[in-house]
Amino acid sequence: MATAKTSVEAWLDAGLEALGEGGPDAVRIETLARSLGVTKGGFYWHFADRPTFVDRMLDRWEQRAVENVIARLESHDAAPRDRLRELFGLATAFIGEGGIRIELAVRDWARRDAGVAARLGGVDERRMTYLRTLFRQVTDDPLDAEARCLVAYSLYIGTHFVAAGHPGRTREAVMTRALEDLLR
Amino acid sequence: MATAKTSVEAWLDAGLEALGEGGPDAVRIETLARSLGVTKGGFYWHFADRPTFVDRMLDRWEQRAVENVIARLESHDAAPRDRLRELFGLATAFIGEGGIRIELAVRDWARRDAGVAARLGGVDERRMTYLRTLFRQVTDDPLDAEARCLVAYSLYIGTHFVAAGHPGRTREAVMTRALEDLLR
Amino acid sequence: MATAKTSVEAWLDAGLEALGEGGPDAVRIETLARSLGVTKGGFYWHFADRPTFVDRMLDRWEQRAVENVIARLESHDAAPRDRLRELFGLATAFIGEGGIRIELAVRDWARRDAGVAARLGGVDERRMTYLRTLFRQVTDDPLDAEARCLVAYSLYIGTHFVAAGHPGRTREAVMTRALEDLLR
Amino acid sequence: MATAKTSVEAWLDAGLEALGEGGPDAVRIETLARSLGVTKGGFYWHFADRPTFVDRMLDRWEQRAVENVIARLESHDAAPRDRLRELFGLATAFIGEGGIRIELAVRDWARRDAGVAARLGGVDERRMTYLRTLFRQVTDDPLDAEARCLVAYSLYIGTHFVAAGHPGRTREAVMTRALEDLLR
DNA sequence: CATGAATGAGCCTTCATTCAT
DNA sequence: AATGAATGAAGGCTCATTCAT
Repeated sequence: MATAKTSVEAWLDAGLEALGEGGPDAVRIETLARSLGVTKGGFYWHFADRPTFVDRMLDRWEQRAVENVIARLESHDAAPRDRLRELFGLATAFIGEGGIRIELAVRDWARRDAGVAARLGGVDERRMTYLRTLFRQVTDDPLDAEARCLVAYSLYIGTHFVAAGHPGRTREAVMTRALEDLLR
Repeated sequence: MATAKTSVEAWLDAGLEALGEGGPDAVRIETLARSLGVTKGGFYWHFADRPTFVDRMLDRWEQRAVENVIARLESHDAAPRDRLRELFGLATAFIGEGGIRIELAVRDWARRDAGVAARLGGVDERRMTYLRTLFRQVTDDPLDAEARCLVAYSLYIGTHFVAAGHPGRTREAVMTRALEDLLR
Repeated sequence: MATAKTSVEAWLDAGLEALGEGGPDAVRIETLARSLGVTKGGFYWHFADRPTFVDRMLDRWEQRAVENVIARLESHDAAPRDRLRELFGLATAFIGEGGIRIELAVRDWARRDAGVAARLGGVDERRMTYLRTLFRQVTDDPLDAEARCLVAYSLYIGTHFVAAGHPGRTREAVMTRALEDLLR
Repeated sequence: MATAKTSVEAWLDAGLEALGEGGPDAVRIETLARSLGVTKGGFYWHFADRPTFVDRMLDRWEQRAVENVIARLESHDAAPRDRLRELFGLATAFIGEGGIRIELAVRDWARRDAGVAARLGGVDERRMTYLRTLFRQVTDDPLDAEARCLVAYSLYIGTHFVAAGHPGRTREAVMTRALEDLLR
């Protein structure tokens, strides 16, 4: 049905996959080539060099990271609290699909690479702006709204970095409760 | 006054430093040797190989990660809310000193290495247990307590991975407000 | 007015240009293609492979290297000394135009490639024969004539490989004096 | 007898040998390693990278190119013409040993690399200065002396780049005659 | 005639590891 | 306890060459 992915896109997606799997250093041209069933030489037909490739990879990630969710949410009317619930649901689903692996790798990478940090900044700024709009409709106190934004976003990310368990409960159950509190 | 660090410990600390600075792949024997002013050959007198070294490095990290905070807090009496405030303060100070860099690197690493994940699990489990004890004194609802634990911990970690800004406010201010909410 | 260079000739000239600029190893198909504004794939329509191309390139150089000067000189009558003066002038002009760059590259190349050496031999033989005819009219001693030929030719070439300066004088002035001596 | 060449010097000499044999592009680390019976990895223990190596190689060449001849000539008294004859003899001997191959490669290289050109300039300047001193004692006319210097030096170099033969004579015989003329 | 795409050999370089001293 | 020297595997990149279109 869909047109076959062009070679360029196949390389980029393989690169993002490797990034999610093993971090920036795992984005190795030879490895990607093997996973695509081609030889590494062909890489240089599409990309000048590895830095250029990595840049395009991040372009692609950035683009996808923003497009998705917001557009889908705004396609219909809803009360702020319902929209937030829906947003939490979409985020959870995204996580479930494993789609967040790449994002987490990008976030860790951003801590040591200014270029990546700038890109991530763009993405987070846009997402946070949207989140802020919603929470401002839930509380009149702007600082309160901001704090809830930070908690929501921190939970979305932090849950993947917290290794502790919750005796007698699942992480999902605890998360749900924490998110509900944000709609108080 | 302090005893000179033994050579082994110097290697391990250099390794942890490198880990914090550039992630697991930056823990390169040659680089560490240079930073210690010795040649890499000596490395193999102390450690069998890189995996062994990395293991001991994580031993050391694990040990330090638990010892510190809890002991200091329990050394005096305080009301639960005050203790939590103190804990938040200590965590913030730890962050300020840049001490969290290594921990963040370990957390990212744990996402792809089961051995590291197990270690991190131990650390988080102990910290979370302590945190849970405190929050149980603040609220009667066990799920509520658990949710607050997760939020607190997620904020502690997540704040380093969230790249968005807060117009007209500092991250600290927003964090403070979010933490205060946890003591409601 | 001039007929457009055929594609083959364009490739060959680009090759010679690259040879003059960077030596035999600089004759890279991809580079030539870029300089012609086409892709390297087209190269193989015209030439079987690089060795073949290089061969044709040298054919072209050889042909041009002989044709030029002698024909122009012989087109009118002149006394031997005047003809030699004219020859020196033409050579100097050729040098000035930068035309000798390719020839120098060929000469260095000939030191390590027998095929190139053979071609250069042909060119030098023909030029030397002509030079000999002229010097034989200037001196009765055949060895003297031969020696002057060698000096003249060595100056023509050597001046490009001698990196020393001449305090208070230009290379041209010194060359002029040396050439005059040959007409003694 | 002589101390074994250190590894560093062995690499450098192998590099110079390769340079003489095939030009700068033939100075390939893997090739050198093979010719030394070691693996290429060891190269990087001694040299930071290829550019650095090439630089040291040229240092070594430069040093040797100057030291040799002049010192030997000045070690005893002689009339200027005799000294020049001796110099020509030494140069011819040097050529005979094949020692000039490297120098010719350096000269061609200097035409396209400013750094190499600077080094060669130093060498030629020192040699030419010495040659000038000698010729000044043979002729009173400074321009004449300079012209003879240029002819002598051009013959020394040019003879290797001239591919023509001398019917019924050897190149040596013709050279001898040309050099004798310089002592007129 | 030429392009787009890919192959494969070969180069420079890095790095964990080994070993004699 | 450590150095100097080397190995070998692997990774980034270039380039001649091939081939379908």
